[in-house]
Amino acid sequence: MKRTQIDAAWQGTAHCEDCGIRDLVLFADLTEPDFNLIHLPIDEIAFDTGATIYSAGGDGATLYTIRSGLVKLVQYLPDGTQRIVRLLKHGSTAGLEAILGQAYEHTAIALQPTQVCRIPRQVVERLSRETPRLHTQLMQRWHAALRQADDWLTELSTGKAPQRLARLILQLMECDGSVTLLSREDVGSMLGITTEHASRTVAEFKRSGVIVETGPNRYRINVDQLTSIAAAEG
Amino acid sequence: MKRTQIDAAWQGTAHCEDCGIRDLVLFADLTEPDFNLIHLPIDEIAFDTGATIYSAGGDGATLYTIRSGLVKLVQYLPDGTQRIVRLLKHGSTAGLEAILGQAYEHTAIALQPTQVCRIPRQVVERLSRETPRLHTQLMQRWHAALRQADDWLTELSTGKAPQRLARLILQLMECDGSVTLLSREDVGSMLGITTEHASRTVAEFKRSGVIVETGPNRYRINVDQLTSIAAAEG
DNA sequence: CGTGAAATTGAGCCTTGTCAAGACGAGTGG
DNA sequence: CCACTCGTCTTGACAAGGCTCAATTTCACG
Repeated sequence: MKRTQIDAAWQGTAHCEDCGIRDLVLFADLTEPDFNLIHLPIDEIAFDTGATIYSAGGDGATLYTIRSGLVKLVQYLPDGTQRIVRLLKHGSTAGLEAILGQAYEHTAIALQPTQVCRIPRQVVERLSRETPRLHTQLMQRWHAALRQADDWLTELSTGKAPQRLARLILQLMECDGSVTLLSREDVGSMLGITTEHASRTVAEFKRSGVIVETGPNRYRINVDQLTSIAAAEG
Repeated sequence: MKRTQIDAAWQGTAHCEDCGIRDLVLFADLTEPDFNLIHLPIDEIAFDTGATIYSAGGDGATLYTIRSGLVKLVQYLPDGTQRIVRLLKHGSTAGLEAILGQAYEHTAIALQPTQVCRIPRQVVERLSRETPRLHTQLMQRWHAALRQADDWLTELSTGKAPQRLARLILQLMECDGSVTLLSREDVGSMLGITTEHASRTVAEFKRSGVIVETGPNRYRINVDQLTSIAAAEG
């Protein structure tokens, strides 16, 4: 409830040919002439933590490439309960359903300061019509999303709370063996448990030394122990 | 454990132009000349209940269109527990990941006598290269799968067992207001609960008259009551 | 220093898992 | 035709896990 207005800022118009993370993104396979087909500006936008990138039900006019940061996709049930169905990291594409002219199915919210490229739907449509090089990338994006969805279900919604949490932490782990955990509420919403239970389970992990707090909501991980918790028993 | 060998039977080679459910399937938008690009046979195959259509890890040489019947996609965790991640009905496409040259990610098993068309990966690749009319359909297939995966998570893995079961029954409901339920084990594996608990919850529904048994594992549904259970309380 | 949101903790209750026993049904062999 | 067998479904009793509600604590921010 801070200044919820000034939470997104225009950063400039992208020059995709020179994109620093181009080999990661949707346009990875495009050749130089392909870029001439882009006739609408692709904007770079920065979002603060907590800012909404797009909302479920909003007409999908643009899709997004995450340049940096972390984004949650939230789905709401009729009764108001919410569930985080996916996390997007740098290189991921959000709002793919826009290409099909559909409304957004999720609400996308930044969990960290996040930079995105906003790609108008028409750009993708035109490229899709005129160059085959985008197809494979699009398929791979769909495939990656689907795979993540399936894994999310089997890994984070199956088994008891400690197992699920262990798997989540391993997923979030950075290469140096540490994590920045999310708010307890978000953790609960990912694992399908209550906020309180998420808090308790994290606390247990801390007490047993499986994770060690090194900063505000930041932990060093005991990978072996976590792996064995994730696998089966408590 | 009956004759597990003779559970699939070749039914003939399909003539897609004359397909009876063509407006439902992947090739819906193709025009007459497009069909000349199909240079490999598309076989029709029938599977008995319980037969495996393809297995996780198997190299994805073909994708499948479900013509009739019901198929479960099962995903296994390292520790052996399994989870049903999706159900496929007639018109659905299975094994889309084959187009990307990937191994199958799930095991597909027929839950009822099921007829499928087996489409060699090369056919889709060629059509995909030469006609744009397949693209939209492919996107829509990916999209439908992803949407189903997300809904599965929010509806069938969120809330208490009776809510989940109610939502499942409503999903399975046929137009005449009846359902053929699956084995208790499969129900449990879809809802993320044990077989016993699935059995108990179904039994409660029967006792309270929310569903009425009309045949072997077949029920007439009280839609209003089920809807209110699905929405919130018990 | 006060305020409010998030995190933690405790206690009791409800839900679900576990283990084990029995019931039912279909297929098999005598 | 009957007994036997095997798998699935059902049910019970108990234990464990997770939820609810409420009280505190912590911490960031004004």
